[in-house]
Amino acid sequence: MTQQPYHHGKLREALLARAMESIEEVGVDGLSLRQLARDVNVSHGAPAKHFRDKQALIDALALAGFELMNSLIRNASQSNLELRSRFVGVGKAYVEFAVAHPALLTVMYSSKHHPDSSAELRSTGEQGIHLAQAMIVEGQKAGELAEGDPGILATVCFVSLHGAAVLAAGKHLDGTTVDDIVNATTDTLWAGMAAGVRAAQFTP
Amino acid sequence: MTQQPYHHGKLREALLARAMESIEEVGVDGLSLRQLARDVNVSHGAPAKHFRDKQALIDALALAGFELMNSLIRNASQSNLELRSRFVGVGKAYVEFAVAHPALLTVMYSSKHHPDSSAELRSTGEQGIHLAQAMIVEGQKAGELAEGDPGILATVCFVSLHGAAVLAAGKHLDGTTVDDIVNATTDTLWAGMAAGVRAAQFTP
DNA sequence: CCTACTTTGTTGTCAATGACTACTTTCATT
DNA sequence: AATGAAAGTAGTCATTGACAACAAAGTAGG
Repeated sequence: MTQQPYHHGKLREALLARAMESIEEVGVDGLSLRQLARDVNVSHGAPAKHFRDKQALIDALALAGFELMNSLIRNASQSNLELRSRFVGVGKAYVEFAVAHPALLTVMYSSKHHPDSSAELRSTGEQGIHLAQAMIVEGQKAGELAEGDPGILATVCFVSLHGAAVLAAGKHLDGTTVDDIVNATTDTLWAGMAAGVRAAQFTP
Repeated sequence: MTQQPYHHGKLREALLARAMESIEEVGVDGLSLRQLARDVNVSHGAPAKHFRDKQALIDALALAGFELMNSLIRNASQSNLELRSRFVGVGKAYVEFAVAHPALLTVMYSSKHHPDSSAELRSTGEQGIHLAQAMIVEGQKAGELAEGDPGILATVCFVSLHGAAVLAAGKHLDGTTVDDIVNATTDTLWAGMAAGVRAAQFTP
């Protein structure tokens, strides 16, 4: 037996890595600082030196999730396909990420993060919308999409795909495959943006 | 001081009612069986007679949430307005419910319910899609919407509005008002369904 | 009325957890 | 080497969910 060194050295990283695995097995509620400490062979008080409290660890987890997700959808948006296919591809990347890391997605959008981390979290989370907006502007310039506020349209696309992601991750879409849903959703959105919108306000 | 009767009489109802308030104040994690018991002036072991464990109470809460939500969107769908306005109205009812009861919405779709309650929960939760599907069929018959599998289209609408509901409830849509988002989303979806979809499959 | 039986609620207990404090070991910098 | 900050350890506390043993109240059937 070699003796454990007094200093772990990379405790913060180790805790985050283990937490990212653990969360998909036992859920956020099942996460326990003490259990994480045991998992990495460290005393139960050690995590406090790196994460003020449990929420701080969860916040760090959420940020890591957004960064992973952003890199995935960025890749999808930079393929050589035509615009519309790239649009579908980004949607697919988003939903596939959600299905692969359902608990992480929940944490990312959990909206009970510490005020401090909220700002960084929010700006990182908004990169997806900006990417969608850029694609919509591109489509409008090419005449492929009708005119319309690209900011709102991007939000509509994000909102819709987020719904697909959340429901697919939560296994609430039994009847149809993930692919079918993303195809149908992006098709409908694209058709709607191509046709342009004659707003019919709703006045109760 | 009148003495508390030994039997509360309506403990189950009282616990659920208090939990429904409490959850919006402190979140699901903040819910405590013991605190709920204190709130209704009952011993800390009493809730166990009505809810086997904490999750059982949460399951009951979720079911109540779906029933409330269903009644709201059903009302919206039965107005005297033309079809398209009713469609917008249903979407608005859904999202407004989500904004009014954000924590409850989270619980409803939390996907960690006891297996027993899952069946009833699922069927109650699916009523919204059926309602959307009926409206889409009506629109297709009237020639207002293009042909297309109403089941998939209904799912697309549900998914999209669910995304709006979730994000609005979590205050992740700062830039725009809830009304704007719902209008833009329903407008885009309707336009897409009216124009019909020429599917462009995505092949990576 | 009265005696069994079931439901509901009470009390006490247990292990686990998050947070806190005081202490010790390691490391970097001078 | 000396020293002070950073990282880890050990002990403690209140709270929680779950469970078990018991008491009280309602509900039959005779």
